Amino acid sequence: MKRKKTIPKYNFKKIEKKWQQKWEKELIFSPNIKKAKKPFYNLMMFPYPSAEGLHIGGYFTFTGVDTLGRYKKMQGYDVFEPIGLDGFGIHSENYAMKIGEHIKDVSRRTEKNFYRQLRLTGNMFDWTRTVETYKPEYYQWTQWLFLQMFKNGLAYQKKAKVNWCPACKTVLSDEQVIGTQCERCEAVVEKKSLKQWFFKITDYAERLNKNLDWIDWPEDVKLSQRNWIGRSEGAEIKFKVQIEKLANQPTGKSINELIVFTTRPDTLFGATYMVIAPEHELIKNLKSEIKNYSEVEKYVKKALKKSEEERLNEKKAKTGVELKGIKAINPATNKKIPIFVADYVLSGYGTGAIMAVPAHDERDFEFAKKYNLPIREVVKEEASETNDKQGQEESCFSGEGIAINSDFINGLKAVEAKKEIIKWLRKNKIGQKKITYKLRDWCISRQRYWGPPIPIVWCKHCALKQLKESKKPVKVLIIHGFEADGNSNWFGWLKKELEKIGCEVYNPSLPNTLHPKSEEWRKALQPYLKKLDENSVIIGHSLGSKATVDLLSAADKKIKQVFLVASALGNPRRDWAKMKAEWIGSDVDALKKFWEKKVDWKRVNENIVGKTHIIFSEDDPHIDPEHYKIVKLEDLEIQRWSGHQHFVQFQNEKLRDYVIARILEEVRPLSVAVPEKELPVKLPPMEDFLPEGTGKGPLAKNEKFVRTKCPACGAEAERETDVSDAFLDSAWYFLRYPCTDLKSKPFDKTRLKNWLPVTSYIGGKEHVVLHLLYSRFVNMALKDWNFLDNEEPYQKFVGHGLITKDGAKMSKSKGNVINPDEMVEKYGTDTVRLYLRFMGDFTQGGDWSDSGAEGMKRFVERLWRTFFLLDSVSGVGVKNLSMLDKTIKSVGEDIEKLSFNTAVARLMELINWISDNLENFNQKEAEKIQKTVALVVAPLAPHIAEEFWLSLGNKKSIFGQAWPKYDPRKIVDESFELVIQVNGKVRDRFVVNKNISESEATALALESEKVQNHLAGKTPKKVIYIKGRLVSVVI
RNA sequence: GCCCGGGUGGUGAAACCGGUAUACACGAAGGACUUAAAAUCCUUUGGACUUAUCCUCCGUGCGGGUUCGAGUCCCGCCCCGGGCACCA
Repeated sequence: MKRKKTIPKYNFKKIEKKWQQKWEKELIFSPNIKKAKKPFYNLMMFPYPSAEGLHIGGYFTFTGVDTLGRYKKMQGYDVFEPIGLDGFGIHSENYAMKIGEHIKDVSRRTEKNFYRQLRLTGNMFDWTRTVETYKPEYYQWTQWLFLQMFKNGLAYQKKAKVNWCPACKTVLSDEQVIGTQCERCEAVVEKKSLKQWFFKITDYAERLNKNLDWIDWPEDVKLSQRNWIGRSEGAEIKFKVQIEKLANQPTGKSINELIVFTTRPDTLFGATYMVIAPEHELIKNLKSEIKNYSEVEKYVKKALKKSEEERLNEKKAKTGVELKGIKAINPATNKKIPIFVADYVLSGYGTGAIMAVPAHDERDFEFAKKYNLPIREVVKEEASETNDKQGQEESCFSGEGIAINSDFINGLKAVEAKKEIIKWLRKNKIGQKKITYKLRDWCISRQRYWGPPIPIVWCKHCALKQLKESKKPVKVLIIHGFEADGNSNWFGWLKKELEKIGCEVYNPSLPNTLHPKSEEWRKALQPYLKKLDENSVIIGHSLGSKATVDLLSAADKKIKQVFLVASALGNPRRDWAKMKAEWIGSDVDALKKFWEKKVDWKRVNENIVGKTHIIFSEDDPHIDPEHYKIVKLEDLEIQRWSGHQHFVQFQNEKLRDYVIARILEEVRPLSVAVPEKELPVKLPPMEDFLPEGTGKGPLAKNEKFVRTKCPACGAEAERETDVSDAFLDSAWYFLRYPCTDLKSKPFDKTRLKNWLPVTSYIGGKEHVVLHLLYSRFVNMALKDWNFLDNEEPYQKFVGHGLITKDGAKMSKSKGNVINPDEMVEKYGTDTVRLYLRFMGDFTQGGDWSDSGAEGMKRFVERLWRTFFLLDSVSGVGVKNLSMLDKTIKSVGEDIEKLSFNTAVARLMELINWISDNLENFNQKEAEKIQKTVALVVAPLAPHIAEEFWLSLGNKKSIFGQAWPKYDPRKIVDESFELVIQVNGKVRDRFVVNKNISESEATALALESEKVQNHLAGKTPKKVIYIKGRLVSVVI
């Protein structure tokens, strides 16, 4: 083999491009997913494409992860290092809004740019398996995941308060709220109550918490998760609530009860008052018993209106109002204690009510001081605690101690006291042990455009049917008029039509329809009225409409809607004499009496919950078009039609459609899952994707999208217009990477068995709580449904640090952004990689310094030069090459620990050693050194390593090579420096053989002139010998 | 307020289980090469005392303690970064 004598130029642009293309073309880093024998899933959190493209911080992380991956590859693992883009979501959408472009165009451009930049890292990404969350091929499975949640009862809708930015007119996620302000426009964020989709992550709180005991994650990460889940053990205790005057009597009857949660049941005897949250239902339930209700109501309203900002500012200044007229009974002391409403108690935690123990809780103490409430001490501080009684006036003891003034638990330590109290609570059926969590359900709704549409269709027909099946159908009572019966006109026909959509219809024939009497009809209608409920409908025709009003005028029953068709409600302009002459044989007198009967409109209004519809035809010969004006109904809709005369046809489609439409309007539609095979529900292209601030997402504006057929019944229905949270996209992407080739399912259980849990997961600490928790939850749920085998998704997690510039976070406005493109252009990716590795601890991050990068550039050039200088050595040989063994060992171990900075330092030491000894190496040694250098450099500077490897005459990639072995015997030097200490201070050193015995070492120490000087003739008290290190002489 | 991290030369940082504090760099100073500059190479580089590279003393945020010996362990503080924030 010929060796070049001249040193080639280090042309990083050429070299890096060459190898990057080769790796990708030859699929060197695309492992065989199905057959991998030693899988190593080397995952990094995928980036969400943002404004300026890939950030140097992303570069730092990705290349760090890659260094580990390449090392593992050389150790013989089938390393899978995938990459993708998390480009769906508010973050990306906001950026598009900011620059005034369509998100679709921005995404297309960003994708191209990001992948270009990611290629520049030179990482061993598997480019055959990329994932983009905004592509239908991906998000159809995100929707699939939603459907699984839905099917299993873990997805539900409820009204919830969300962050609302009044300036941007949009819902914000918690992360977009900085303190109390909008991340983008800095307006103060409000709370708005909207219907939202949730995932019941709280069902998994216990397991999510418990598994933290065994998963291999850094303790601080686990701690953050534990804090977020916020498990507390305690007890639930029932307090009776009584009317005050009765409370004085021992037999006071309880009118209600108040359940509290406490972590300190042992302080029950010290509970001297109670506090409930402003939202607590007790306030409304006992409205009539609370004497100062208006004052209470005023406080509650004010508290609920308070913005976050106000609450934060007022945090320490506690306010509240006593609920006068009612008292609670402390079950332990049997004493009556006052109940307060105060906003320092949160409705969302525990039961929204507390027993206040002012003697042993700071907050209760402060409140009690302010409102002069009794403070009863029930815990004795133990002797070890500070006995400083001085501070008693200012604060309280909230630690655990020994129970006092507490009857049967006196003298017990807190742990025991708790147990005893809980036993007692159980025995008396007034309480039990209880565990609560701070964790709330996961709100996955976003009223925005750029996300996967939630695959739900809202169907009212299905809702009606469901009501029928659940024996709660919408009931319709049809009341006919004068000289008719239950089946005349359109009554019988409409009955059947309404039954088709699931209503239960009654069309009774009333007595004496030729001589109608209101009392008689009322009586006949009573049994039907009894069947009706708050969702029911009454349709009255002609005199039947008067009968309807008449019936409700005397009833004590609430119904939903009333339709008065060709309504005969009493018309002062009616010419009865003329009618009597024309209607020979009819009892017009009876009709008149009924017609003109007085109505208690107030009562009728109370009984109709929803709307009243008056429908008449302008050409009706019997009904004056102005007749409705005498009606005093509050929620009235007038339908003035024509061509129907007195509505006596056998069929009337217009009437039917009107009635059905109005019945459906009042029905809460049923959420129907889109069938899996109909996925994806594609996000429709929309020119205007901006949020409007109506509380509904932009998709609601798209009628074509909204209007659809119900997948269950085929009827007209509407699509859900919320899209899902970006956290959902990223909660499962690691399952997709190994399965991107699968078209018919999101992932394959057998295949994933080999790859899960993810071997190494590295990402930002800012995602330590939410993203990791959500993906753990999703993984756990999928395991429960037998889609996966493993319960926890990430075997190992490491959070990386951030890169700053001059100590500050990089931002465009500060003008301190380091652009990776520029750096790569200037130095080449190998140099940038090495510098980023060297600048500091991977988990801590570091501060970018230009001179540091310059220094690394010099090292890389020295490395290059030194390597090729080895081509032409002619020394006699140095014999001892143990430096190679040491470097192999420490570089390998350091990379394994992600301690990259020291790995680079070891590399530098190796190069220093080589140049120091360059004259002395013989050719054989030089070859061995070159080979080792190429191999140990490979994970850190892969392109240079390939080039080295090639120059040594190898045809194949260096990443098919094994990490070199070292000889453990050579790690320890033949000799070492023995340190001699006197009283712990270093006084002398000797280079000695590694096998020196204790007595030899001790003797050497005592003979030392310097030791002798310090001894000054005295005999040492003691001599300590630490093998391989030192001798310490104690005087 | 509470809970985590972290404070080591002029700078980025090393330091295994309590055992030589400052590895490896950056910067700086001096020197070699050069007409000159860049690049490269060599030397020095925690502080004080000192003719001295010897010796001695001081030195890992501050104050104590344990130990033959403490950056490392314990107690009490200060500062910086991050998270949570009335969670009963």
